[in-house]
Amino acid sequence: MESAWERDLQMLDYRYRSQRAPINLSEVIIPGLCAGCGARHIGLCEALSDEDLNFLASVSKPLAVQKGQTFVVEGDAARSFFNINHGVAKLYKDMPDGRRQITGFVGAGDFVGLAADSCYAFSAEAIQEVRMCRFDRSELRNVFGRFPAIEQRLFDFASHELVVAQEQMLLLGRKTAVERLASFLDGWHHRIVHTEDSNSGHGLPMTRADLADYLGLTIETVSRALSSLRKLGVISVAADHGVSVLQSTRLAEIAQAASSGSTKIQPMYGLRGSKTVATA
Amino acid sequence: MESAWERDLQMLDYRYRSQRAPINLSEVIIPGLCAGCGARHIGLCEALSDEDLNFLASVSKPLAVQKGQTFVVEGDAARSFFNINHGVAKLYKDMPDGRRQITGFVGAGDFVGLAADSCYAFSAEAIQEVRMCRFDRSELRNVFGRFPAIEQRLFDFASHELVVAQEQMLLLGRKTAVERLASFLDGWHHRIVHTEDSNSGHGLPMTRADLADYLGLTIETVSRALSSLRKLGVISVAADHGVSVLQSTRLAEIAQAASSGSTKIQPMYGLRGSKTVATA
DNA sequence: TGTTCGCATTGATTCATATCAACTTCGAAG
DNA sequence: CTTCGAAGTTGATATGAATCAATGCGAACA
Repeated sequence: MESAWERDLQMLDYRYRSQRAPINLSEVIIPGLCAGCGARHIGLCEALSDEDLNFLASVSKPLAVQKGQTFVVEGDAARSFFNINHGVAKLYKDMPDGRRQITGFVGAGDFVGLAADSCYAFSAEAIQEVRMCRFDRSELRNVFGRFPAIEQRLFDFASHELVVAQEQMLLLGRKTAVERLASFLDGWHHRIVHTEDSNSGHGLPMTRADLADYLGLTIETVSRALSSLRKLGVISVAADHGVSVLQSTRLAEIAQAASSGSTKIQPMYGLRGSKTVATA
Repeated sequence: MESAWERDLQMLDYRYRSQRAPINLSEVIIPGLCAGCGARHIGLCEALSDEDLNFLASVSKPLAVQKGQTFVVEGDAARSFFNINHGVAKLYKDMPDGRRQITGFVGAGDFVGLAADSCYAFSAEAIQEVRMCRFDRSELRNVFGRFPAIEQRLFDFASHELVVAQEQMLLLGRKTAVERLASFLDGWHHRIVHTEDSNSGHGLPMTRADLADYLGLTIETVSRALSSLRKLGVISVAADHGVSVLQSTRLAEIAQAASSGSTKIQPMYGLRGSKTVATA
């Protein structure tokens, strides 16, 4: 399924050698690459015709990074956008003393690079092998002018990113450890179901440390929260630490702190914050 | 300075009466309103010529809401965008049990309504009298096609919103109470200095409860953090609870947990999270 | 001019999560 | 097969911030 991408890379290599000229691999233009791309029918590219895609491919360059490799560094000049085709990466911010906050995980179909003024406001590291298309920021204005569909798509994506970001602020500012984990698992479950074939027992690609840095917790608390949800029968944790959702509805209820009658696991302690009286 | 806006409102009223027809005030088109707008040279409108502004005004409607009034409700169909001309509003999300997270404060020049898919992902309430221009979401596509400058402006604004959102995630997930407050005061100080004349001792428009809901704390902790910063000599708190920044550099250092030699107030306890080793 | 009430501050105590520590599992290297 | 280290789980203890509680203060108002 994704071997098409690899074939194209090999084709690139072939072109490079056959031309016998000092061409930078990353500078080679590859019309037609999109046709076999695994992300052809998701994300940004879904909105485009084959014809438009050819143009888009002409201003983008393929890029592959290995697991553990950092491909965006916070503070660097923001020259590129990235459109992920395969694999998962984490976006994060570090403090001088080592504290880290992961602001999101991105996968196939996701667009990376919006959160930047002149410099990137985040770093990005692959947690699996990641393949993507890189665009030049300066080129994007031209693309917008030529293809309103792309512009609209990107605008909608940015809007959705803001929705997700606000949801995460609520999580980090007001939810308990178990609620945070339930929220993440609920969201990831949906993402997986919508993206891949919904086979059960998908192992999470990120470590407990990544989860902790994403949820504003420690690895120990993440582990304990997983145990709590397991003991409630909402999830199961495999021997290889993979997580399966057993009761997705219950999981969502815990995530939203929405009690549904019988077994409520509402915070048995008082509410935090300014004790705003619920209107609903 | 802003009386021009009020004059225009009165003019509106005059037109309404003089026409003696059942015209909905909010539906009246007001060409030329922008000329005297206090936000003419900031935010979205800064990028436009007077001519373009006239067109923009023709597809927008003025709107004023009183302090305490909610003008966007989370979950409602997202039909409008708002461009704030005057006053401050808070954007927030509530949980069923009353917990609240304020995701941002918006003021003159800010654009409201990006964080929405088909429905608003947040609620908005004025914490001062707020005056703004309302745009129809459906109209905006037309505006984009006609004025690329607006489109670019809005795209940049969305990008910046994402930068701010990620910064807030770091704050909520990893910073201590004092660091959170210092971060907020540092940011607000800059915003005020850049927006209005930088007179000292500006009272914050939001209550301690708002601050708590913004910083993921309780009002008591906010109050204690303010006292801590006051005792350090970094800020002063007036009798009317207004806050003045005395040492902006020091404030920024505390906000970023960047120790600058002598007096460090680093967390005397160990670091939280996954103990990622600092690379810098 | 006293009452009330919203807002803020400060102290005492509790609690959810961090920290410290012990142990298990598993895969890679030797 | 043994060693080693990365990743994860679980228990005991510490602590930053939440909760509970008391007080102060200024504005609205009778």
